[in-house]
Amino acid sequence: MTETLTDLAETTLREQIFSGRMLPGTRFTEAELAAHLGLSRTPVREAAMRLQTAGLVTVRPRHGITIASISVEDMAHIYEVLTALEIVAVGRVAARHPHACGELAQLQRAVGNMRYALSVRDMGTWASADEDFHRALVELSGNPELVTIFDRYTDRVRRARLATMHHRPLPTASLDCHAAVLEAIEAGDAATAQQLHGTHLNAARTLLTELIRDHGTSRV
Amino acid sequence: MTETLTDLAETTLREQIFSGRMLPGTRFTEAELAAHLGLSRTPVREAAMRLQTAGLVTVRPRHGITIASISVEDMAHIYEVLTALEIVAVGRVAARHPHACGELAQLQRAVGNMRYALSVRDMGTWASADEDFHRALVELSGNPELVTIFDRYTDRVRRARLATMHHRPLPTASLDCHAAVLEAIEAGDAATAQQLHGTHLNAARTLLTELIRDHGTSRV
DNA sequence: GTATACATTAATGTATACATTGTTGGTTCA
DNA sequence: TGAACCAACAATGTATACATTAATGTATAC
Repeated sequence: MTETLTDLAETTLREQIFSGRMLPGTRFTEAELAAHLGLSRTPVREAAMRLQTAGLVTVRPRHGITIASISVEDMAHIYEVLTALEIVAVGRVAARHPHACGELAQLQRAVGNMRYALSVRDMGTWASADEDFHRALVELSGNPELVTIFDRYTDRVRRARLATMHHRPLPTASLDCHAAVLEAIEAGDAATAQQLHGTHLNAARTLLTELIRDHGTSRV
Repeated sequence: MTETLTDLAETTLREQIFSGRMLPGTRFTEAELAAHLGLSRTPVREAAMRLQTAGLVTVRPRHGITIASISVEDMAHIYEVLTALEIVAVGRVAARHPHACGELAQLQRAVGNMRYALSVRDMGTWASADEDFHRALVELSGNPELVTIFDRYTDRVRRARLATMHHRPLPTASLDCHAAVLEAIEAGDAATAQQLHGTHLNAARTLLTELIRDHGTSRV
């Protein structure tokens, strides 16, 4: 189970994309990236293929590897998918009514972290706890296919979330939404949980798209 | 836009998997597949990566490339995802109420083909028209992300559908379901269309999983 | 001045040689 | 008899050389 150079290239590029060191729209040739990473073209090429299926770069023959940007329309489409999937997940989790066995610990911890982050106004911690909540929800659904798609799309919108993180109002309402969904799950009330979660996700989508529009750009 | 050898390898392997010439569970080394296709390892390796992200093969270092099989549980998980996505798509299409502009021609043609295939008991044509209907529905949603995921999962269950095609009863009820959904779309009645389509998809899932179970195997 | 055709060239596609790694089978010791 | 270690081997990971392709620029003809 050694870390292969393809893995290394993928991880490094991912990190550079998410950290903003590689801005959307930037183009590289395979050779440039290989030189940049100190590797040969082969692992870079394989990493680029992986990142393309993840939607993080675009590979066009003779046009190089382009760091993918995401438009407001893309965002709407992705949120439509994420909303549908998370609603299914929430329904499954609530219907299973996992009162006893501490299965919900991750969700409870995430809400706790969000509450703490909000109280000290630490938006980085908040964003990370928020993502944890949704991830845990999908994972608790017991459907690994849901998890796969969720991760894929979360990667694609993460940069947009981070870019707007410090321009959004304090997520007080959002905290309440998460807490309410968790409560409905604990009560085993699938319909309410689904309805609340759907409303929450639509609000999140609206907020994110407006923030991007207000920020002057239509692409992130 | 020349067909690259990687594309050729991918297409050929896909075809051999779908046609049943490469059975699930079969293992190959990269070198074996390369020899089989008359290519070097490089394009075969890239094709294998693509097919892995498509869920059609599993690549495990030192264990070769294995043609993926699909279990009854996998099928249930995939259908859960497909159902959620198609219900969103149906809702969008119906809500847009595309009465005039012949946008629904593909759906109407698909239903027509299903009716014809049923009358002459040609299950191959029926399966293909069925797939066309669902594909067109998703495409009409206007959300390209839905299409991507739909295609991905359709590929994964196609072999199971083909394997059970000749053991299922005549899809008379199924034809009615499709026609009813189309009618609700034409009427612009999103809620009814969604409800009908959801019921139809659940019936399809149940039928498929039972056929596989009855057929003796739990994997296809 | 514009359009088309051709040549140049830079980038990717492909093959292959070599390095590396994990598996498998055998052997030895407890 | 069983477990653990070692060695040989086979498969993949990686680098690199070469083939191929299409984009770009230039020249020429209209």
